[in-house]
Amino acid sequence: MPADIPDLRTRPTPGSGEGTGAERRRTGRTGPDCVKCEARALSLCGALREEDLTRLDRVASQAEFVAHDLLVEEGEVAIHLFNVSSGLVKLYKLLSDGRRQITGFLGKGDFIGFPFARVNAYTAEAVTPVRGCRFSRPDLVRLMGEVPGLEHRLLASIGDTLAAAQEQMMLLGRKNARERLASFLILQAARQERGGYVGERVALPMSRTDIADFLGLTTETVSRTLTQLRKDRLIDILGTEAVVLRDREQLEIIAQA
Amino acid sequence: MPADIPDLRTRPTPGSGEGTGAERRRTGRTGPDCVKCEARALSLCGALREEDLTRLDRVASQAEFVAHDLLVEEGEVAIHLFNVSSGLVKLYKLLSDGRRQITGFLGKGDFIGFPFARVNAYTAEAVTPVRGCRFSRPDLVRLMGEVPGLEHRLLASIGDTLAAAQEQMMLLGRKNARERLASFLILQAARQERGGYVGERVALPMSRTDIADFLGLTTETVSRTLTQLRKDRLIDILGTEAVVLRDREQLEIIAQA
DNA sequence: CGGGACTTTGAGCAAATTCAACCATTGTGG
DNA sequence: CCACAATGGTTGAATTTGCTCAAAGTCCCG
Repeated sequence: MPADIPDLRTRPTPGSGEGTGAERRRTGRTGPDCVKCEARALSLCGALREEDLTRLDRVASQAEFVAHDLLVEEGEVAIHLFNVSSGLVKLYKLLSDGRRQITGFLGKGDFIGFPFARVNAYTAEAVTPVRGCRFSRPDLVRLMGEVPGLEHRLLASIGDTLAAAQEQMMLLGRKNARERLASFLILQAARQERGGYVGERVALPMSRTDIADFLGLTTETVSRTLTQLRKDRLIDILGTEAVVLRDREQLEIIAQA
Repeated sequence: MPADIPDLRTRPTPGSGEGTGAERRRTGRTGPDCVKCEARALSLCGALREEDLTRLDRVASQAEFVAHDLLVEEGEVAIHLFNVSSGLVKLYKLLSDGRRQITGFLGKGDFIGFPFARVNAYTAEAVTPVRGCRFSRPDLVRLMGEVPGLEHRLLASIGDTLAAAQEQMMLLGRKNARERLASFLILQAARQERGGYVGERVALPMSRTDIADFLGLTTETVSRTLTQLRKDRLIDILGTEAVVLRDREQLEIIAQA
């Protein structure tokens, strides 16, 4: 089973993007050119007419990030919104003592931010190199008044996010560690397929700590539980950044999906 | 401190509404008359012009429920959507083995359902007697295309719901029992205030089991933790359906809000 | 006054966490 | 070029938090 791992795995050269937490954007003012956007079909812009797309194009700019860059920060005044074109982003909230809850992972086609919220409800951090389409919030809000399909599209997208959040509440409130991991692996596989990848490898570009903070567990429990799933021949573990779902059916039963 | 308890506490006469899980609606086809709706300021309809309100009025009907009635059911095709006028509703999802996660409690002004979802993502059940405004889903979707403010309003409302869901994910994933209860009590107090109630009593019309299923705990832990908060003089417990937050500031610190 | 549902309290248990050590990979500097 | 430090991951032992099971208490009705 050779090179069928999605390019999520590629990490940036370290040292180039490591920092003190300061935001670190490589932003080109190169026009975004929505028309040939790779994520268009999945995105906000998917259903727009050529004419409206051009208007969207005018208020958008291309943005690139390396791992650990922050796209938006919890509690800050929301200036920009993003549409992810490629790469993986994690969203999280923090408690004052440092406990962290990752509320979601976003990939190609997903939307970051909420047009009507003056302040960001979460931090969005690049897990892998990320390319995205950046909008100024006021511009987008104005455009939403003018291009009806836009608001519609956004509403649908937020609806999906809300449904996912409710599913995750079920996981966090009522599932045990094994069920959480099974659910997570299936979720990752589904995301990957939605993004157009095929092949049996499921990429896990995020760290064990990230997985733990998403599932409401500790890294140790994540590690132990993955090992247990491997011993039960439900998965193969390929290094730390990919797995193979050997028995997806059984995993789905465990996940209680 | 006399009668300052919100009417949420009143329970229906038992026997009248107890059932096998079957839906049990008392629905009047009496016109809803949005114009004098008590929940209008908080609701979907809040910002509409008189003219649009009339159009909304035409696709809406008044609905009443007693405790344990189901307004919508998880997995069913979504026919109706609701706007709660009074009373308390719980939303939940079930796992096949009966484990339950309550994803939210809704009160005056809150919206139930999602216009673009063909199938309900959750069950909505009346906790107390509930009055609401009922919309046919296709009607509302059509109207959303015609009355621009409506979609806007709904988007804002879903955004709030999503923010609350993410907050709850933090609670479920990373807070301990004491922190969960403190958060919950403050949340209930805030809901009550938002609904226009004043006074120091916080009504808890839902059962301990409901609270447990909302907080990802068991009834026993809820009970024990409330007792502990009482012993620490942070709350008074008034029967099973109300508490007083004696030291709200401290509770907020515990809740890590 | 009695029955039933719900809540509280108690004791023992189990799942997941904490703390600690070890391992693997990778990049750095001698 | 290789030793070694640093980072992230895995494994183990002890601890803890919250759960399970059991029993008693309370409240609200009739």
